[in-house]
Amino acid sequence: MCDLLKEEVYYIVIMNKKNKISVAIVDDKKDIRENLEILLNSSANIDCIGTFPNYHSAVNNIPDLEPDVVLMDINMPGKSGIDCIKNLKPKMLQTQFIMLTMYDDSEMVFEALTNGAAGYLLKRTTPHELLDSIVEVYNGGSPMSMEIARMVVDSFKQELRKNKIKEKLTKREWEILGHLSKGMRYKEIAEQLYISVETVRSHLRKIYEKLQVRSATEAVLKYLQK
Amino acid sequence: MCDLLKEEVYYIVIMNKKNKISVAIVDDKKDIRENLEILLNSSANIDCIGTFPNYHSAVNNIPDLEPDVVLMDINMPGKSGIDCIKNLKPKMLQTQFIMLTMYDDSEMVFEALTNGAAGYLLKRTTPHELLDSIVEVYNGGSPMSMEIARMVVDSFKQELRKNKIKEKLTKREWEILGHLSKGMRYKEIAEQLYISVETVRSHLRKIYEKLQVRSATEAVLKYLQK
DNA sequence: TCCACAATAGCACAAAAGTGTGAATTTTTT
DNA sequence: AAAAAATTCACACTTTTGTGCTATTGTGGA
Repeated sequence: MCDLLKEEVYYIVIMNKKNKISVAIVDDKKDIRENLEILLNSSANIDCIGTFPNYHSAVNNIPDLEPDVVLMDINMPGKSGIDCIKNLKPKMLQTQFIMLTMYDDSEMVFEALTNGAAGYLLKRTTPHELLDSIVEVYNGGSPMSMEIARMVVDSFKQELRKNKIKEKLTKREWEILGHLSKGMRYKEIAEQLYISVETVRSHLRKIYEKLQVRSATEAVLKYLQK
Repeated sequence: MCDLLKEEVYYIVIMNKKNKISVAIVDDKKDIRENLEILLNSSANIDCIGTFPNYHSAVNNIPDLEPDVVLMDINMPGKSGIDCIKNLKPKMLQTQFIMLTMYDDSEMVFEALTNGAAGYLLKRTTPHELLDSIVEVYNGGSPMSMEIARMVVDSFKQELRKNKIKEKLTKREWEILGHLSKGMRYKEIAEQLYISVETVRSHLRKIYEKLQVRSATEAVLKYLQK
């Protein structure tokens, strides 16, 4: 028992030494790098272990550092932060990446997130929130600025809606909607599928009901996702 | 008469000396540069006057050489062939550029062509075709691999079609088609635009005629291109 | 000034689409 | 095997669309 306890205490001491979250910074602007470094090191449980101004220095050095977290600026001249994360994340699956950017450009956000970024903050984030976010991401969370979170949620809802439609419509209904979306008339669809126009109308009635629309045009628009 | 004849002969000799098509090569791979050079010089009417391995050597030297034709590899590390042509073409409007690439990436193709490339060949082009293409481009043609030509033609057709629609439809018609493409009914469009349903129908009639369609769905599909 | 054309609007008729109700048959799920 | 859902079809009725023809008014160019 005594030995066990001793060992446990020793272990905890080691952990405490290592317990600072090691962070690397990638940003092309010198003043931002320096300010971030000062900010991070001002925190008791965060250790900034390296700053890098561009793609090449980042991909060449960060893998060896094995930081817990990387703060990555998106908008860098030449190879962007997106390129960095594409290169780095596959090599360091244990490292969490937080993207920093001035703008909430949706394309960027999704590219970053699908390439393995865990967090996405706008640069107007307060220092305090940034430090919190680092801890959060280290603990498996996904810190995001409100605007970003909203975008992500919206797109998620959109995906859900799309899947729900697919889920709701039967194979045949989906097929008929597909033909309708090529500009075909009921009659033509009927001929194409070797069924009567009445049947097509039956299906369309159900489709409209499920999609909450009242015309072919509206249904087609929903089909072509929007 | 005798003098005139003499002069003419002399002139022709000069022209023959100059008549070889001068070609410069830009490619990062040494073996390709050398093979191309040998190929070009094996032709009686082509003279390879320089080869360059990268962006900097190309932009620094090619303008002074004033070649008739430049063979430009697209896929070079660092600054690409696209960057080269962006830099060079404005300085040498008389020089024709042929892009060489392994892949028929549509974005590349269009960027190259809009930046002044006259020809675009895939690297699987045979030596004979390549020599022909150099002569062709020198004579004002636009040699392209079949796949490339097809892409260009397709996108061209698409542009044409879209412009044609816009060209044909009046402002009001375009507006009404826009509303229709939101899934609105005639009645709703009429209310929205403070006109009678009959007027909307009048416009739609003309629109359908111009777009060669027979239903709202078809018109909307054309409006949403594709 | 005259003409072409855009924008407006109306009437009439036919075709197509949308809606309510019901039902037979097949397939899938439970 | 029973229940549920999907597929098929039908009839009736209303609304919306598609189309042909016509007409008035305003506007910009030949």
